[in-house]
Amino acid sequence: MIRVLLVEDDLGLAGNILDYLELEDMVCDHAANGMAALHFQQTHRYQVIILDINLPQMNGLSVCEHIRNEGDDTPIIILTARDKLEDKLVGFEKGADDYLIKPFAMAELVARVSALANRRSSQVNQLTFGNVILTVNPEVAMANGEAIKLSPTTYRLLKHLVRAGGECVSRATLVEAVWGEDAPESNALKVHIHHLRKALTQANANVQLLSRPNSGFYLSTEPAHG
Amino acid sequence: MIRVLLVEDDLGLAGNILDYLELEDMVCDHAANGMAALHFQQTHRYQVIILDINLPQMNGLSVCEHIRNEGDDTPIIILTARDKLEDKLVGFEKGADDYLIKPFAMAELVARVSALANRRSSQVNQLTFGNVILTVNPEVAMANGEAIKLSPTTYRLLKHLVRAGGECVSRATLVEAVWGEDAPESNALKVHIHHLRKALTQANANVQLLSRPNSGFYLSTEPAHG
DNA sequence: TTTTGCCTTAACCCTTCCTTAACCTTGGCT
DNA sequence: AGCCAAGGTTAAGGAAGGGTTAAGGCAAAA
Repeated sequence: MIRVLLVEDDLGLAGNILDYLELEDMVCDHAANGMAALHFQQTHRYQVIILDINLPQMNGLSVCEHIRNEGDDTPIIILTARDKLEDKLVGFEKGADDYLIKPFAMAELVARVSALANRRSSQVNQLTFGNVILTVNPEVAMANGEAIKLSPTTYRLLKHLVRAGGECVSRATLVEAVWGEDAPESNALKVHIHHLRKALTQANANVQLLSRPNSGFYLSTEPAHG
Repeated sequence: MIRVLLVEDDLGLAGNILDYLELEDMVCDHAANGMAALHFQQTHRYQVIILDINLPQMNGLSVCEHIRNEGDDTPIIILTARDKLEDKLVGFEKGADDYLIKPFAMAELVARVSALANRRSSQVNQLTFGNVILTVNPEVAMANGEAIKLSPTTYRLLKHLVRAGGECVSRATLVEAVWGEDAPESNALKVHIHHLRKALTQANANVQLLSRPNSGFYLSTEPAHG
């Protein structure tokens, strides 16, 4: 059984889709606008989100961006009438996984939903790396079942490093991820990295925060030692 | 950097796609038929496979099926001229992740490849030679499971030598690969080669860095010694 | 108001990395 | 033998990057 969140303001179309998906043994929630969508997404877990771009008030792309910014990487299918290439590119950039142009065949939507849902069976509200577990809501981190004492900033740092899954993240992207537009001008990042390292070792995490010259930072699981 | 396998028998189109993907810092292998594709897939790891349906002898869908039957779940993008819905459904059924109709915009192909590749960062991107394993992100090297301590420059050197796969690489090419436009004027290359050799033996790699006079450098696996 | 925690700064240290240049080894050629 | 070219080795110096620490300010909690 696949759980789906449909975000679509056209009630007629929405009903149509819901009927069809339910025929396929999918369980759907329906949000008619962006705020409702975010509320659903924050309180439930879905395997796939179907997201219309043209929404009243809050644009579908913004919704997509919000979801990704919260560390949620549930597969998202963008749904729209526009077939301009740029829109697609922007969609993918914001973290969408697939794109469907209206009008589309219901069978194709179903096929794409299944494809994305089966790809990852367990989407969770938590990220893990080594013995470190982050929950997104509330923003807490644990290692060995014990809480890791993190400030909001260091939590954000860790979250983005964990999301990178061991890949190297450049200083610039880290700064962007933590502070957004207005980053501090000092070596604040260094300092927070330092705090984070301290917190990790203090909590006996088997995760190391390493640096690569001119390249950035990455996480690596520590080899077990005697 | 994203590693891609392109399976396409139309050499003109293939060249086109390869050029485009390489512009985007993607590294591509190219197979012109199903058997070659399976061979590549069995001996390398890719983050995305782009698969044409119309192939001589072995159908693209069969290739897709084979790959899935081997337990490999690398994301697959199906590429075809037919836009009949049924074909799409069969494709998804066989385990494809995405579908693109010819003719398509290159930018869209790139976007979809990125979307699929970024979804699963767990697929590490690695090159090997002898018992040496290079991961591209983060930029580290290992031999016998132990890390080889490399500076950024020596890593780049090793990467290009490994990429050459035992073929001789001229000094000029190496310099170009490591420094690009503005190379140092001294014998810096020599020195880095020396460092690299030292690092390799120190890590017990069974790989030798040899030189061919007036020609360049190449890697060779060391014969086991008593 | 006091206190506490968190963030930013900035100064400083330390290590790593790169280049440079000088010198050594090898092998071929005269 | 002696010379020369090509490759190999070594060490020094300096620049850059990363790491550490402590002080001060701000805002929320007590």
